[in-house]
Amino acid sequence: MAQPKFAQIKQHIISKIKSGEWAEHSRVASENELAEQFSVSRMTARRALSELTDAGILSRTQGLGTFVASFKSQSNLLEIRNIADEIKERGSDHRCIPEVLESMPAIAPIAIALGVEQNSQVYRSVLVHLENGTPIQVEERFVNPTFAPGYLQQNFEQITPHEYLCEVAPLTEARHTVEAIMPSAQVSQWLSLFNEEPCLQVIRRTWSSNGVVSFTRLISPGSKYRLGGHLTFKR
Amino acid sequence: MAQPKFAQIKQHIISKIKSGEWAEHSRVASENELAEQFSVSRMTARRALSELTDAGILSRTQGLGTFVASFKSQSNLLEIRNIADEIKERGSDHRCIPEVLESMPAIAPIAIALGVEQNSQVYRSVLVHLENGTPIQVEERFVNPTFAPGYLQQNFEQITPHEYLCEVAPLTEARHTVEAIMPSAQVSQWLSLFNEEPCLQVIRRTWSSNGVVSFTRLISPGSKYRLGGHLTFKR
DNA sequence: ATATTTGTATTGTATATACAAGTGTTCTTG
DNA sequence: CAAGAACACTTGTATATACAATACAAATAT
Repeated sequence: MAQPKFAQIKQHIISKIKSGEWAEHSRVASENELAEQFSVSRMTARRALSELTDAGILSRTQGLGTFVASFKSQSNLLEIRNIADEIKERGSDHRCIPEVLESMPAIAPIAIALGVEQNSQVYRSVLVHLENGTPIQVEERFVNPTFAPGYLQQNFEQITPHEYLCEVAPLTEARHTVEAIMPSAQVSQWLSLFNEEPCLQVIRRTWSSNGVVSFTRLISPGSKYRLGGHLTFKR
Repeated sequence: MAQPKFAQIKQHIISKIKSGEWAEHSRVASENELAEQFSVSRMTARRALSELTDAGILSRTQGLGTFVASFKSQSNLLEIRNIADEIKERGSDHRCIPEVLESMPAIAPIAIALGVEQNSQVYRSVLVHLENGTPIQVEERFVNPTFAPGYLQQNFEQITPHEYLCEVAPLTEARHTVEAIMPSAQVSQWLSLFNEEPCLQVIRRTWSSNGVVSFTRLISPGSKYRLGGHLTFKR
């Protein structure tokens, strides 16, 4: 069997939807009907329908039937990737310069974000990521020392902070925010920006089961970096 | 039965992982072991494992076993939402002002993005979205007339362009790019920005089965809009 | 010693069956 | 006529079973 039966049925349904033959909200054959059409058991037909439902392509209601889900409900997702992976995948050279590695008292917004007491000591690291020698991202990270007491002793040219934290504290959740900002003079200098230029700022908070592990700002110049699209063709 | 058996098993596994008891890449009980532990059939235990695998929490290899997936592989996804929905969900008032609604010849980059001949006629709309009277997003959209010949006759104070296009052409795919830019003078005016301010620009291309339906630029000021985070507490 | 075979544990696919539970229609009854 | 009961059809949960396919280790043959 080249393809398993349930996969063939999935393909069949997807092609009907993509071709526009089955419109949004239109009824899809029931499990029993599909089973008969394809000469399979109900459980096999059911598997095809269930997996497409999990994928958000179909929508089912007990007692009513199965329907083509509305395209609107399919959320538009954007993947936030690791800059090092992204650079390597492009076949470019990735390097990383640690600029700051220190312990400092947490000022109010940092303390709130990390869930620690104000002015308690937290770790701070600033790394600059280079693609073929050009600075492309500043990574400023504040770390809760409770979860990663050995943070300051790491060599971040060898292991990325994110990898280290994953090893030390089992991460359970991450939240992201994306915004457009003008970089501070210090950040401009790290990014070697001579003219004022808008930057994309990604803020990430990572959680372990007991609280916030780290709070990170990723800042990239708008002219050299964008999220989501792989800017393959340069102008 | 309060919760179905397969869901209870899923819960059990998730709690073990979240608590850190089961580390990354560590082995999870096999289907048969789980079946015995919970006094269920192998198929029920299997369902729990399969669904967690689909969700990216576990990873399975035939012949080898089931393992806790690495947190790293869990991609960080950001949802790009509809501005109108977002505003309404915040309990604010949403209004929309159509600024431009015209047919125009496609200049090179637009023609390429839409997959039409250069200088052929395409439709263009510019809408300004307001939250409680404050401009918060400019939506500039270029539409392939082949898929939506009646586009210019719509009243976009009643129906959003996206909703209309979904009705007219069955959308099958959408791709997004996010970047930071400085707005043009015209955009600044539409957004009522008096000072130069960086903006978040989302570029979206939507596809039907036969080609690109529309090409959209969503521009929002960095001070009033961010992606992903619900900025609940204002300063 | 090295290759081959065999065996075992595991996940993957597929079927037949049973009953529960939700939805809507039709029939019955007051 | 209207309320309720019965029914048909749907998806949801659960089980028992069979065999295929893969990975790895151990036994065996060369």
